[in-house]
Amino acid sequence: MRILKYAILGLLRKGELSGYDITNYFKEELGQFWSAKHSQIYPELKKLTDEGFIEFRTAIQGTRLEKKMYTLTESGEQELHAWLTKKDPIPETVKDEFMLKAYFISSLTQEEAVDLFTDQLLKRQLKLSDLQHSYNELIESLDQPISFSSPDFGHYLVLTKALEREKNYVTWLEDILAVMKNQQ
Amino acid sequence: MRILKYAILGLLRKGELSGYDITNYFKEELGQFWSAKHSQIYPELKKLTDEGFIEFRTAIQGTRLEKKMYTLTESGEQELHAWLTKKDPIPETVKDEFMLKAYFISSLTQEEAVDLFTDQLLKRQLKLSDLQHSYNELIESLDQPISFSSPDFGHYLVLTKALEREKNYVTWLEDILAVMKNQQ
DNA sequence: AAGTTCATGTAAGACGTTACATGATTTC
DNA sequence: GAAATCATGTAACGTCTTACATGAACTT
Repeated sequence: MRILKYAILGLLRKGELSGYDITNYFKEELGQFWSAKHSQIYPELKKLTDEGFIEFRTAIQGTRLEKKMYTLTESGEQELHAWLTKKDPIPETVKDEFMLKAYFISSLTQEEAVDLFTDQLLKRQLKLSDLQHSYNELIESLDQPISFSSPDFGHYLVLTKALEREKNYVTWLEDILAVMKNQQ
Repeated sequence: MRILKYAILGLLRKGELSGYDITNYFKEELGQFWSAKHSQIYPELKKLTDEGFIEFRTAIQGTRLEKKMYTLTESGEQELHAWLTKKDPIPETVKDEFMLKAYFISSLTQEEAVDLFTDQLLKRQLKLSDLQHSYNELIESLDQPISFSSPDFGHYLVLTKALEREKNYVTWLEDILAVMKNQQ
């Protein structure tokens, strides 16, 4: 698969970035759907350079601090485009440790289960509220209604998807808690 | 983390299973939220046995075929319960290759993007329909309305959650496709 | 008898996280 | 001057997938 490879090529599509910049992108909205640590990113940048998909120039930050600014090669652009247009099967499993626990709920008392689900609900509500805030900021920054050609369309896609995902989690948790609290 | 460890302990909570049985559970509804290949399961069973969380007896299938039937030890039950009641932070990243592509949508033409999203929509609709079918079967098999004490409550939880997840994906894809098809 | 399923294992390699390691720059 | 951030790398370890390997039992 080497999905990190494509994540890096994709991030470089708009211009040059350092490994540090790439690391930071994974801490922002993109991190909702993909991420990697710098210890994985730096070796991957080396590999992509060796393979000819990216290249770098050395820039100086301040007076002495060296950083490598990477850009896509033409071969890298082609590789990115081939991946972007490829239609993959949807994954059978999307791992979720909380849902694994939920499957084993028969090993908990009703009180323990309500406690676990209530904790999850609170955490999901908090995350939802953060995402709602980011979404509002994005919408307010637009001077036109969002459309395919908006420069922020990718940003809009990941934010709305993450938002819907969390809304859906919260609603499901609320519904299940209502069922669980019913007298048996 | 060693989540597979807990997945195995959890599956063994209701009685003895072979490694092969465990492999099959990951192909059913639980596989929506956790799975592992047999090549990962057999070594983990060995490790859990060495650690004293599970034990096995050798059973004979047919006349000669040996299989190992595993059960939880008391220590294993405690370990499972401790994990089940532990409240973890929610993960920052839930990886989704399609959403990674979505973030890079500015590198596609409108036609390519509509094509990619339409393909995803079709696949998600198909999966939704399968899940809806499994859900209907489960509901019809119940002789009482679902509740915390139903033996199938865990099954109900994973099925409803997977169903809502796919419904949510489909709705979002339809909404985005409508935006993308708008005249610029 | 052939094909599928049942059943268990190991080996190699890819992917991912935590920790180790270093040093410059900026902000308070 | 101290702390946080910028910046890049490696090492060790854990997780996960694909492939290799074998043989019994059941179904057609």
